[in-house]
Order: sequence, then structure tokens, then C-alpha cells
Amino acid sequence: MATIEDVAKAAGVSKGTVSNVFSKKRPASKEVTKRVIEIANQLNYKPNYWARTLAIKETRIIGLKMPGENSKFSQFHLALLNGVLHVCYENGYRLLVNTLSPEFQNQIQNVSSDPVDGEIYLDPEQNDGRLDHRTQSDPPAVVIGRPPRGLESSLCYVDNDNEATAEQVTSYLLELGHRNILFLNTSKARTVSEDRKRGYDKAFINKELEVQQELSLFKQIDISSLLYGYQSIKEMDSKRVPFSAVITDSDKVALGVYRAAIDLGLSIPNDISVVAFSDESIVAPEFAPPLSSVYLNAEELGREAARILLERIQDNRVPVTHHIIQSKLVIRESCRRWQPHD
Amino acid sequence: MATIEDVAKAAGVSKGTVSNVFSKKRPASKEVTKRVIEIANQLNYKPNYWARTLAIKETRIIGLKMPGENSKFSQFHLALLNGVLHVCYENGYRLLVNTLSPEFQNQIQNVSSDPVDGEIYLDPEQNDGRLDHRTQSDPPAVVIGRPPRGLESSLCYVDNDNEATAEQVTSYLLELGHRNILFLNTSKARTVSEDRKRGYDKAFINKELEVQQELSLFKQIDISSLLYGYQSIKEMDSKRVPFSAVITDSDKVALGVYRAAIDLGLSIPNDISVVAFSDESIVAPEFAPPLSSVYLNAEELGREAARILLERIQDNRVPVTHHIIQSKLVIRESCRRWQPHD
DNA sequence: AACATCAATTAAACCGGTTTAATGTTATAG
DNA sequence: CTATAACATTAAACCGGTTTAATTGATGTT
Repeated sequence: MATIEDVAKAAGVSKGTVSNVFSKKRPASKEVTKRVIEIANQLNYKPNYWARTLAIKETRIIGLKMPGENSKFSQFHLALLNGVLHVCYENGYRLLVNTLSPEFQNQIQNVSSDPVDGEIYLDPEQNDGRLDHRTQSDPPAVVIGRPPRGLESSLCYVDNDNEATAEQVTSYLLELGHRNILFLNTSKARTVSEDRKRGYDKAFINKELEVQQELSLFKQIDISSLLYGYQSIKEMDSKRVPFSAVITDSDKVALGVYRAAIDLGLSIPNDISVVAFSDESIVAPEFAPPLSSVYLNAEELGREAARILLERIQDNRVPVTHHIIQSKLVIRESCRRWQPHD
Repeated sequence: MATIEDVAKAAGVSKGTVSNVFSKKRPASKEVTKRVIEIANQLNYKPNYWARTLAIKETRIIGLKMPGENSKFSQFHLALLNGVLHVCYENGYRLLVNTLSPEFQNQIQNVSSDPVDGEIYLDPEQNDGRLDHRTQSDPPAVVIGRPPRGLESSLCYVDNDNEATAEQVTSYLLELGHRNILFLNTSKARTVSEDRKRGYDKAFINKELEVQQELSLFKQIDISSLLYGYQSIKEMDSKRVPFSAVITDSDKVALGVYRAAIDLGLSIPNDISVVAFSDESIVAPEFAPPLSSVYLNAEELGREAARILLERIQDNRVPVTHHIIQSKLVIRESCRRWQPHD
């Protein structure tokens, strides 16, 4: 690969001039510009990205940090990613997906600063190593979701109002007459599970009803969403724990619930009502019956996070902001007024 | 941010020694190692990624290049991405998603080498600017999908056998007695559309039937998949073009077909049989009726592409390889034997 | 003619690491 | 007790850009 030196020599000018022709940061005469560009083309010269980065201390790359383990992108992440990418596209930024295993990163040979101008953190957890170890000198960051207690005030984040949404969903079911509402929450480690649980509890308390803790489940990390939904229902059934409605963490979990219902000869919504969080796919309407679910606006979460991040990158003195993205409960046909059987 | 120089001074050793402690490329004594690491921690020192990259000419980043315009990741891309990420994770690589607008990249200030060790190209097109302009000095590349004619022999790629699969799908419908089979193909620009069309034609020719070209449609770039499916059916219906089966490019297009069928009071599969390519979501079974579709194994496509790329990065003299990933037609309930109505 | 102004250019320093070649130090063999 | 190998360390060069400060030469002013 040709270097700036090669081009400078061939064009009979100094490195600085070639640099100016390419960066346009200072003027160069018409003739020189023309000659340099011609020769650069001949030599197939392109400025070296990393050399430039080293000199100007800007990568024009933003990072996306997944939580620790080898996690997969979900439907929700996909929408979110598309939002982030959209903003990147508009602003000439690239996106670096950071999936390095803890083992890899802990080896001293692999320790290094992150090669980005700023980072978006996904799926914050209660004790989030990624966030705890952040220091002043790290690049700007924006979290999607609520950061763990204690870090809320010092970190920018973008989130839904998960507590209010959970309360709304639960109230909806309570008003339909349901009293035994199974809550298939996401993993306890994630901060969002706590918020949703609080909203769920609140809905009961508002109606002066008692919360049945044994109906609040948390997903284990090692189980798939589909199985989580399926097995939970099967288990509740075999333990003869009564419930007439289910709130699930995602449409995938709801799918598991649907399948379990079929297996158990239960009808949705006649025997069980179902509502899901996090429906970003276009398929909820295709469920039989169409699934009522909460649209979280993941794409907007991604867009907004990226926008805020770029702002901070340009000027890191802008105040820490917290941005709430509107979510929306979409009622379809998976819920029904509860009336005791026979 | 502290530099290697700061650490070296504070520890009373040379830059080279600090470098050796961190890179482990050459030995350092126990005491020196200990002292250097201690001081590095105190100063919160981490080796600068860009400086290191410039020196060793290795980024440990692989790139993912989307086609030109601001395109979104689909369900298919998601599965593929997860495959790529998995391999990255295992091998300590980061993934850079490159979505820069052509306008951005064409400005001289933004011209530069790509900041990656190798690249994966998605959705190759017949006249693909990204691929045409590649030169010997560009980093190693792997294409997912068939490269345009002329570049096939010089580029590594991973693909399904789209021709054979399309032939299989079409034959399946022909054997069910269908003769007017609408083919809602993907955009004509993409190489895959050509391959599938060839397979479709072949199935007819094998049976010594004539291909009705007016039943072969190609998606326009500016229309959503859902609308493409919906409008195509509506249009065929209003033009009174007879057809009894539809092959769609993806489950999203199929969804549009389902919705049009409802609008037109047509029953699937009684009036229209439907088969989709590219079903990577878990929802095809949730369609009413469950959608027969071709599982393309996108995750494996991604994994294999990443694997081949890493191989080439380690040794770019390995021969150019073409890898075919198995796809599979999954029969569900959206197709039926064709018998003329009353 | 002398001086100030301005644009284009350059040599050299710099960004923060790695690597080479040389040096000093200690252990091992003859 | 050397000669030699093996090891740890360092100074200096290098990677390929950008930037600073100085220089040149052309233009304009009085």
C-alpha cells in the first residue's frame, strides 16, 4: 500500500501538502491539488485510517457493547440496531459491535483503550461490570435501559418508562377481572426486570389487592425465551397454581405460552389471557389469536441513544440527560374478561 | 489519558520494557512486570489501540459491508449477524458495521483505507460498485451470496444453492398440480434473484411446461416487503391474471400475501398456496395457516463466512473457496393440491 | 524602493505504540 | 577462570498520518 511519503515524493511536494490536499484543512493551489490527486490515483493511495486516527484522536466510530456473555441479538435488538445504524449513516459514523469474551479481555495482551469515540451500552444489569469499571477518561457513553442504582445520575441513558408500562398492562388485566396474573419477567440481573416488577406490584396495590409473589417469575439466563414461556406454564399447571392471565417479557416467551396452552388443551383467550412486552416484530398480529403487546419503539430508542451520544462526542460538557421513549400497549385479541368457569 | 511514556518514566524503565510487559512478546523480569503493572493501574493506563494498530498493522476487527444505500437489517440479516458475531466472539475479533453513505465516502476528506483486517460483503448485486472497485491491496474479503459474473472466480463466497432450492420449491408446487405460479422474487439488482429465477424456470422446463413470464415479478427497491406482497396480489387480482400459488422472497412478503388474501376473501391454502424463501424467524409456524418455507440457515452462512475470512486473514495465500450452505424446504400447511374450482 | 500583508509550501516535531540492534548482566560449559 | 550462551533491558528508528512554526514569493501600499 502506498503511503503519503510515496505520493509526496512522486508529486515533488512535502508530506504536509499531500495531507492538506486530502484533509482540506488548509488550502493548496489548484495545480498542486490536481497533480497530487492524479498521482494518488495512480499509486492507488488512500490515507491510512489508523495513522490519521492516531494523529487527530478521532475515529468516527461508535461502539455497541453487549452484556458480558456471548449473547445473541434479539428481535428487539435488531430494531434498536437499525435505529442506531440510521443515525450513524446520516452522520458518517461507523458502528463497532463489541463482543469480546471476558476471558479475552482479561488477558493482559488484549488490554487496550476502546477504538471508538463513544459507546452505547445495551441491557444494563444490576451489577454491571462494564459500567462499574468506567472511568472519567473513558469515551462518552449512553446506556439503553436504566443503569444500575448509583450510576443513574452520572450516566446518560435512554429508556422506556418500564414501571408505568408494566403498571398499565397489569391494570388492564386487573380491570378485565383477572386476579391471578402470572408475570414471566426477564432475568433478575437486568435492571428492567426490577422496574417492571415494581409497576406490576403497584397496579395491585392501587386496587388494594395483594400481590402473589409466587406468580412472579424471573427468567434464568441459560434457558431460551421460547422454553421459558413453555415450561413455566407447564410447571404452573402441574403444580396446580391457578392463574388466568400471563404477562410475558417478549413475544418469543408468549409463543412458548401459546404452545403450552395448545398442549394443555387450554384456549387463549378463553382460559388464559396473554400480553407481551417488547413486540418489535411484525408478527404479533399473526399469532392465533393475535397477541396484545407493548410496542417499545426500539428503533427510536436506538436512534435517540445514538443522537445523544454524537452530541456528547462533539461536546462532552453537555449535561447528563435521561430520555424516556414512549411505549404503547396495543390491544389485539389475546385477552378476555375473566369469569370463573362453570 | 496516560501514555506508555508516562508509565515508563514513573516505573523508571524504558518504553520498550513497558511495551513488553503488556504485549508479552518478549520476557520481562518478575519484579519489573509487577512494578510496571502496578504503576499502570495507578495511572489508569491502557495501551492506545490506534497507536498499537499503526505499529503492528493488525486491527482485530472485521467489517460487514451492507449494500450501498441506507438499508435496514432484516430478519435474515439478524440471523446472519448472530452467526458472524459468534465466530468473532470465539476468536477475539470485533465487528465493524460499515454503513456510510456514498456521498460521505466520495468526499475527499473522508477517503481512507478501511479500518479492518478483512470484510464480509452482504447482498451482492449484479453491478456492485463495492466489489468492482476492490483492488489487490484491499483487505481479504468474503461475500455472502453469489458475486456478480466475472468476479466469481476471484472472490471467496458463501451461499445457498439458490437455483436448486428454487427449482425444488417450484417442482413441489407443480407436483401439487399448480400451473400458474406467481413468483414474487427479490429485487432484480441482486444476484440471488437471477439464480432463483433460473431454478424456477428450470422446474417448468423439466416438466416440459411453458414459463409464464408475466407471473415472474421483481421487487422494486423503494417498496417495503410487506407492501410488495400485498400489492402484487391485489394487482394480479384486479388484472384478472390467474394464479393458484405464490412463491415469495421472504416471510414478510408472504405476510403481505396473507393479508391481501384476507381482503380478497381468498383462502390459503384452498384458493392460493404459498411458499416463502428465507424464513429465519421462528414465526412461520404461527401464521394461520402455518407457512411452508425454505430455511436458509442464515446463521450458518454468517458463521462460515466469518470462519473463512479469519482463515484468509491469517494466511491470504489460501486458495479462493466457494462454500455452499444447505437450505431446507419445510412443509407446513400453506399449500394444497390444486383442483380447478366448480 | 521599502515595507506590510497574505497565501502556499515545507521541514521538523508529534501522536503512542512496536521493533531492531546494541548493551550490560548473569548463568553454564569447557 | 575464561568463553559462550541466554536473558533482560534500552536507545533509537519506525509505523503513516497531522500540525506547528518558519520560509518563500507574490501582491499591494505609501
